[in-house]
Amino acid sequence: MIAEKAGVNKALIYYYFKDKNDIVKSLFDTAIEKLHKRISLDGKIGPYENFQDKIRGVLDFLDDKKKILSVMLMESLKGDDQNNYFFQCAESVIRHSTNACLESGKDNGSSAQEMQRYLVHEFFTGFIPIIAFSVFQDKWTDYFHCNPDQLKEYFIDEFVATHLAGQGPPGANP
Amino acid sequence: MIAEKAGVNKALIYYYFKDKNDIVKSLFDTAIEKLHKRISLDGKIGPYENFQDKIRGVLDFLDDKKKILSVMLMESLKGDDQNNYFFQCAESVIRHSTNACLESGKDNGSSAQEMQRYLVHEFFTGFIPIIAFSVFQDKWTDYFHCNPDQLKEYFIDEFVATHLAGQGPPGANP
Amino acid sequence: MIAEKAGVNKALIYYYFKDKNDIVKSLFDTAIEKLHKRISLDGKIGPYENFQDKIRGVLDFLDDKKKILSVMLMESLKGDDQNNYFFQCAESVIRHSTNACLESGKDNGSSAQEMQRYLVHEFFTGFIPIIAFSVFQDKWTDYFHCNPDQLKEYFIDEFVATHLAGQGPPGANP
Amino acid sequence: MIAEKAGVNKALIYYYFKDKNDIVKSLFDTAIEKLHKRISLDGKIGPYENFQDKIRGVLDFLDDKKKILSVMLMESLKGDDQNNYFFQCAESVIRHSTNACLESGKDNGSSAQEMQRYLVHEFFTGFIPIIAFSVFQDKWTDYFHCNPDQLKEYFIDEFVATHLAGQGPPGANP
DNA sequence: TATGAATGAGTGTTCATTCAT
DNA sequence: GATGAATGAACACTCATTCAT
Repeated sequence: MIAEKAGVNKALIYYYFKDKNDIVKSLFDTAIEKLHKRISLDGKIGPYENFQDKIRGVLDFLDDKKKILSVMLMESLKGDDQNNYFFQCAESVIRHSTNACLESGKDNGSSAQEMQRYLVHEFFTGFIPIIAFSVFQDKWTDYFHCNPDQLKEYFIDEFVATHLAGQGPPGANP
Repeated sequence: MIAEKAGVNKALIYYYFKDKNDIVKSLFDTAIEKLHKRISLDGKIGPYENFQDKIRGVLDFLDDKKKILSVMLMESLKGDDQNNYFFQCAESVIRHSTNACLESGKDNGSSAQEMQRYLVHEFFTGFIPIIAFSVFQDKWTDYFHCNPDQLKEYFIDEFVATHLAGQGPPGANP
Repeated sequence: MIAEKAGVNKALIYYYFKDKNDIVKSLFDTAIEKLHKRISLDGKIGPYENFQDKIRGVLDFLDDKKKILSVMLMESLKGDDQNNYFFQCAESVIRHSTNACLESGKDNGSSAQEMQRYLVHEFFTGFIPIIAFSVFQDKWTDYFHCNPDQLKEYFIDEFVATHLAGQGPPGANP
Repeated sequence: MIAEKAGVNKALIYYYFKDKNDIVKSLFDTAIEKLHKRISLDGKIGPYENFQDKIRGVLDFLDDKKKILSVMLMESLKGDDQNNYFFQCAESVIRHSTNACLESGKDNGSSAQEMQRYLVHEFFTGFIPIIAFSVFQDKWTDYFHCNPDQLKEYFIDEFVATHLAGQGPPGANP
């Protein structure tokens, strides 16, 4: 498909990429890079009036990335790969958005333990639900025959209500 | 692979199953059935001292189901299937555990809208994080080189703190 | 299919028949036997008012045998079998109908050459067109979108006009 | 088998052909194309001294096509196909040879009914016996232990005697 | 006789990759 | 850089047959 879309011979792909995995990796790299750009930009344009609007923005941004996110998720679930791009992505997004949020890259005295707990919080109750919504929203409206816009509003409400109830970044607010 | 592991001829598989899809379906059915049994049992032995213990129990129960859950998740992500087993599973688990929780199957006067909102809540901030933890815990400890037991405690803390902050089942609280 | 229709286990078939070929053979034998019965009967009830009616009768008789005739034809075309049932069938039908026609089984002084020539005539301009009509009539009406009854009349006309123009049985008419 | 005979990898076949059906189609197309070329050529070199010689020529030409003709016949007998190549072949051969025979492609005022009757005649008492002879001659000499050349002469005699006795092309004879 | 379970040997097809030029 | 041709290894599945009881 890639060769066809690029209008070149299939064999030529092996001139630029080592193998299929290498293509996927490069796709992932591009996607992660875009996320980073968006996050640093996010730090500059914020603070948002409210958290709802911020999440809405993130969701809109992710909407045309849901395909590659699905693939990333599946690749990481297969588990036969050494370099877990999904985790790499999650980690860098969490660290970047935290920094952007705290507006400082400097060490803020948090312990490794606090950091771990924070990562667990952000990954399982923040990153994962957001990604899940992105990749599942279409299937959800199909399965439950419901309105996409209302689904999004419900999700944002519930996400904000739950996620913000958890702990903030280490060393942020006393 | 299945035939090989079972030490039988490949063709024998087609004596017991119609086709590949039939195998997958039967695997899913078995898994879902186990979940249901566990949930009804859960209703009987409850109420727990605290929610933490309940989640710990669920996590332990899911631990040897993580493989099939991964497959279910991936199949649903591929999206070329008509019958989304992952959603079926999620829906039935949520409905069953809600009934078990409310200790009544009778109509409690909740509107379809309230139910949708509740489903969204339970799916994206309850079911999804739990499943994600089950299928990702090993990869997490590998990736972040951390202690599995501590990871589980962190997760349970954060899960309870966030998930319970959201809305309860429709018609539950007066 | 046979086992299913007979309401027995597939393996039981191998108790009564050596192999698949043996089943087919027995099917052929039954079909050929039916043809013979019909031919001797034919000898008794004839002579027909005209040849047209006789052919019409043969065609009607063959109509529910077209499936097995197709199979016989195909088996003989495959050619990897030693005992060509299609030829056996053709030969016995031709010899029987000749005898029935001449009303005698006795040697009528015809040479082997005359017999060969007669067999060639009967097979290629008699037996083959008749069989071809039986197995192809449905496909023909499908393909040319024409009326089955008219097709049959056209065929009978043309068959009689051509076939009877050829030579008769050896030693029949001087 | 094809890959093996060609001394190449099985997968290579799928580089040149879409699927199994595509292979068969291309085989049929090639055969039909050859028939057409031969027919138009036939129109140019005729008229023959006598019809016997013409049939002899056709039979010689078909001799190395008997394998593909068998397959075409069998495929059409199986009947699970939508595009009946055997009928397509027969129709185009009959129409072409009729045109070549009449030396004009122009409308000669024949009705659809006359055409149908002519097609029936040509197919069942012309095309079919000729094809049958091609595909069965070897099996016949095997079965009846007779001389191939004499068989051919017998067939030609009987074919000409019978087939020409039927009706000519519509609009041919005034 | 009769059956459930099992099997070897295919068939048609795809996939990721490589080779020779 | 770029291509057409080629390949090994698998996959999903069927078929005719056999085994053990």
